[in-house]
Amino acid sequence: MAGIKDVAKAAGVSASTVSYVLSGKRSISTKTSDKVLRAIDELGYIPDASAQKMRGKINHVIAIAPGRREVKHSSLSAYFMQTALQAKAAGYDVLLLTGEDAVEDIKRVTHSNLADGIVLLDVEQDDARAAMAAEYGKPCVAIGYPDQHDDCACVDINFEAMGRLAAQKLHDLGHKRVALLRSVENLNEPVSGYFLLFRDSLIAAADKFGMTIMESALTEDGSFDPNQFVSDCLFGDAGATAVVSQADPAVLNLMLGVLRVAKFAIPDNVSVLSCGTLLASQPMKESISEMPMTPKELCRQAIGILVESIERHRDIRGIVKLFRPKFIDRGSLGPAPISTRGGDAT
Amino acid sequence: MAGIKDVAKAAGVSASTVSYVLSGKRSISTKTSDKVLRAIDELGYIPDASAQKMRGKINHVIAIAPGRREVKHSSLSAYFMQTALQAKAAGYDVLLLTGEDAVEDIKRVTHSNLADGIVLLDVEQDDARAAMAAEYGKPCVAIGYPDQHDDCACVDINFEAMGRLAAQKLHDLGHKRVALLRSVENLNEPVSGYFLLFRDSLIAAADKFGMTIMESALTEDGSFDPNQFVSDCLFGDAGATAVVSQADPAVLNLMLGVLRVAKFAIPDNVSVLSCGTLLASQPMKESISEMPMTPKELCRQAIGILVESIERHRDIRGIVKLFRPKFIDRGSLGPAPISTRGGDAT
DNA sequence: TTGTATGCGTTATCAT
DNA sequence: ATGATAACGCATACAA
Repeated sequence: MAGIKDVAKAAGVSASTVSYVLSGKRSISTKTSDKVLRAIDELGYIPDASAQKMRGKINHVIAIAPGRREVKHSSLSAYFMQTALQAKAAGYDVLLLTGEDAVEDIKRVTHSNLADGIVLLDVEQDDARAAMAAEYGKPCVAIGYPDQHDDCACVDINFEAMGRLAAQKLHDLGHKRVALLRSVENLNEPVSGYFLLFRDSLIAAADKFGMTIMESALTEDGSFDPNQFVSDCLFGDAGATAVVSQADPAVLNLMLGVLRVAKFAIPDNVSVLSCGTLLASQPMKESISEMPMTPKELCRQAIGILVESIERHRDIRGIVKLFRPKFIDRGSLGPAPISTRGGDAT
Repeated sequence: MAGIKDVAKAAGVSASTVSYVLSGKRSISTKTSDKVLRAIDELGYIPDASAQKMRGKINHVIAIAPGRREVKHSSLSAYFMQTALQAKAAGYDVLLLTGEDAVEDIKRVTHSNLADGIVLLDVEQDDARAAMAAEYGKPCVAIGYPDQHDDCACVDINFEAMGRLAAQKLHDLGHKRVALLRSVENLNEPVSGYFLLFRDSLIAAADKFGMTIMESALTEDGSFDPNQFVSDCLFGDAGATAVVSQADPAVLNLMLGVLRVAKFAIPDNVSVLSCGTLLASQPMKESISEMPMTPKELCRQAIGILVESIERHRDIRGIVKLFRPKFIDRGSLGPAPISTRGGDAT
């Protein structure tokens, strides 16, 4: 654990000279600089982070607060890793907050100056962490779009636009009846906001186009039955000609299996569009066009904003960045079948 | 950002009194203590972590270095979350290291005194991070069992014992021919050590018992074909009567599907034992007995050792804790079928 | 029981 | 171009 004084002694200079060699804030003779750098290298000197912070420097540490659910299920999303990677790319280390009381955790690491800024993940509409952002004393950015966001910045996909866009696309292709597929969990769990945002916007836009949105009920035990969904929403003359899926890829896959067995061809008999998902990471039974999550872009943006605030002291409170939804065409969207429906109603 | 002086002023006492109230290292009159605590509460005072560390305190920060593969795939294992949770439970925050050069990352956070200790995850046999542990200047514990471990502690399951135990169990049940199922990835990827350890030990023990271990070749493109495996290893009079799986649960599941189609009943026609897996977290086609990974226990132990070293300055270098493998009976092991094999060789 | 002074390792200010 | 020194916020030895 060599300190700056050890380096100074080894190089035969004063401590301040060593500091200046490192910071480059004043001119140093090449000779001296060489000596010092050599000593630093030999001793493996790395400045003490705490002492530096005492002198007003930042720690280059960003705290990440994932949602409780993710922590419990040990299934940290792509958002988590992307945030970490982007932070690292910006020269910051990542402090992972996993405590029961997230707000308390955040206050602790910000007030103690351990972290220079905070990223909120898995943000819900009614999010206590975002609501308390004023008390952190450090810049805070939410990946998500909570109702109370006056004191933090928000970065998210524009799910409202995504809903409109989905309706628009299907309408343009002549679809009149669309089935909406959702996972179980989304109904039981505290609403993640964007699920509802998307759904409401989809329904509203569909309404304007004169399109019908159909949803299948869950089985009584709250689980999802793909057979039920298909027979409820797709069969018969009043059956949907397109499926918009907001469901977990595994669930979507189940339904695709049922569709295949029932001899529905995609996109000839039925169009399928997956929204708010990341199908690229999973093997799907059919390639499905989607409007995906974009963790990398969102996290890059979030970290960018945060670092801007940390390093240039820019006030980012209240900033809201909503990304325009992306569309990836994988060929599962086609024009609505004219009259006779496909499928085998046995 | 109230400091200790602000609190002192608000409470009408000196700074040291505030400090002592917090540390409890000398007796304070109830009256004074009350005043101070109230002021602390009102101002939301939290001591500056850096200043504390300057005075020789620790930071209560543990750095976690996951393997590169996990970082690349944006997926963090159960070990990661368990380490984080156990650390938190021990009163430590977790610093996530995701840099390209893990050793450099670790040196940076230890030498700068940002982290008080390190946990290595996804440790390979030939692990640079473990080999360089002497240079960290802070205690280091590996979850895994690298070859070079003189300067760090190691916590792992005893995979050698697991291999012996697996052989023993099957031998006790009268099995003479055992098929070993492995995932593709394990063959191509830099060896994680325990895969080989288990396999070698299984084979050695089987040898001693006069048991035959059969492995199926991969298809030429390096992928796994469950049909191939089943027809290679299970059919015919010389077919295996038991399967030991070291494969990913998804792969195991595929093979279970093939077994079912081929009318192999478990455990009547064939016994199945999964090793080094965490089947509980995935839905399996059949319930399979296993000798599982035990992330929680391992991580608890690892954090325990690390904290012991950090707080009581115990030298933990070279410590190796190997856990005895657990066996979870889910009914997929039975006695070897006497003569006529099950299965439908069409 | 409480207050004052010192030092942790570093950087910025002042001096040379 | 370089060196000496004060200050950052806190915990502790020392004084009272």
